[in-house]
Amino acid sequence: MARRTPSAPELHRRAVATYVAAGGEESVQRVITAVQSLTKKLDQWYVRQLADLDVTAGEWAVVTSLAKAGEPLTPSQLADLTNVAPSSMTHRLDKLAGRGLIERTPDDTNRTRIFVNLTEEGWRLFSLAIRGSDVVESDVLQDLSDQERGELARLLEVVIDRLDDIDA
Amino acid sequence: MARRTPSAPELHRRAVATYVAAGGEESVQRVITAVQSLTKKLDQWYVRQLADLDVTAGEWAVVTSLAKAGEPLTPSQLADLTNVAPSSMTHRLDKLAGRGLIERTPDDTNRTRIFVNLTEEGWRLFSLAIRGSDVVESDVLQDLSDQERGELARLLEVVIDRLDDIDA
DNA sequence: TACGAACTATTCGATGTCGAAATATTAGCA
DNA sequence: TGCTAATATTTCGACATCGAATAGTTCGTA
Repeated sequence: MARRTPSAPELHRRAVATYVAAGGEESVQRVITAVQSLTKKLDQWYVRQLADLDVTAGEWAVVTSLAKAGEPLTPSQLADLTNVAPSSMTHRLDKLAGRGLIERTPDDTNRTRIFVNLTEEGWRLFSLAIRGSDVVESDVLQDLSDQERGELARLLEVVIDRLDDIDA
Repeated sequence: MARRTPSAPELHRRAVATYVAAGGEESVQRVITAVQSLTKKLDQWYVRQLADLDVTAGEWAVVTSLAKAGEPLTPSQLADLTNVAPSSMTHRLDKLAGRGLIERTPDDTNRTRIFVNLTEEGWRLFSLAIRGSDVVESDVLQDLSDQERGELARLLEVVIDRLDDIDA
C-alpha cells in the first residue's frame, strides 16, 4: 500500500511552505493556495454531481454562462467565458444542441454572428443542478458564522474589483 | 462588434444574482462565486506565463505536486492530486521525462510501483515559475492590508479544515 | 463605390484525455 | 502452499481540445 493521502489542511500547510521556500511571499501564498485547493475540491464534486445528469464540466460551463448572462451569447463569447478555443466551442454547441439544451439562431443584423440560447430544457437542467450544488457549497461553509461569511465575501470582492486592471 | 465584455465585478454581481434566483443561498453564493472567478483569472495568467516556459497547465500540476510533496510520488498519486485519469498520467510522464524534468525509478520493495522524482532541471523550472507567478499573485492582493490578508487566509483555512469530512 | 483589414464561425490534422481492458504483482486467507 | 481479490501501471480505441487555415461578412476609408 502507498502512504495514506495527507489531509487537505496538511497539504495546504506543505504547499505554502514549499512556495515560500521557493521565493513566494507568505501572506500571498496562504491566500492563493487556499483558494486553489478549495476550487479543486469543488470541481471534483461538481464533476461527480454533473455526471449524474450526464453533463460534463465543459458543457456545464456553457449552460451557466448563458444563464448568468441572461441574454443570448455568441460562440466566441462563450469560448472566452469558459476559457476554451473557439473551435472547441463549435463541437460543444453541436453536442448541446443535439441534446436540446441550447439553440442557435442567426443574427439578422450581422450575418457573421450566431446567437446561442438556453432552451426550456436547458433552464430546467440549470435549476436542477444549482439546487444540488448549493447543498454541497453550504456544507463547505458550515463552520463560518453569517458574519464571517460576509467578511470572507467582502475581502474576496475587494480582490475581484482589481482583477481587470492587472492583465491590461 | 459585440457588446463589450462586462467587468469582473459586474460579472460577479450578475452571477450571484442568478444563482440566488435559482435557489442558492446568498451568503454561500457570494463566497463560492468569488472564489471561482478568482481562480479562473489566475488560471488564465498561469497558462500564459507557463507557455513562455513551454509547459502546459497539466504538466505544471505534476511539477508542483512533486515539489510540494517533497518526496517521490507514484503515477497514481499524481493522477489523484492533479484530477486526471491514471492512463493520462502515463503519457504526461512520458513527455516530462523526455524533457528531462522528471525521472521514473522502480520501487524495489513493490515491483508494481514506480516512483516519480523531480530532476535538477525540474526543480530549476519550478523555482523559475514560482518567482514569476508570485508577482502576479501579489498584484492581485495589493488592495488588501497585511491584516486583511491574514484574516482572508484564516477564513479560507477554516473552510479547508472541513473539506475532507464532506465527501466521505 | 471599391478595397483591404478585422472579425466570426467552422473545418482539419495533431495531440491530450478518458474509461475499459490487459498485464503484472502483492496481500489475504484457507 | 495455492487461490482469489485487490492494487498499479500501461495499452487501446473513442472522443475532446488545440492552433492554423478556410470561408464568409462587416467596417473603415480612400
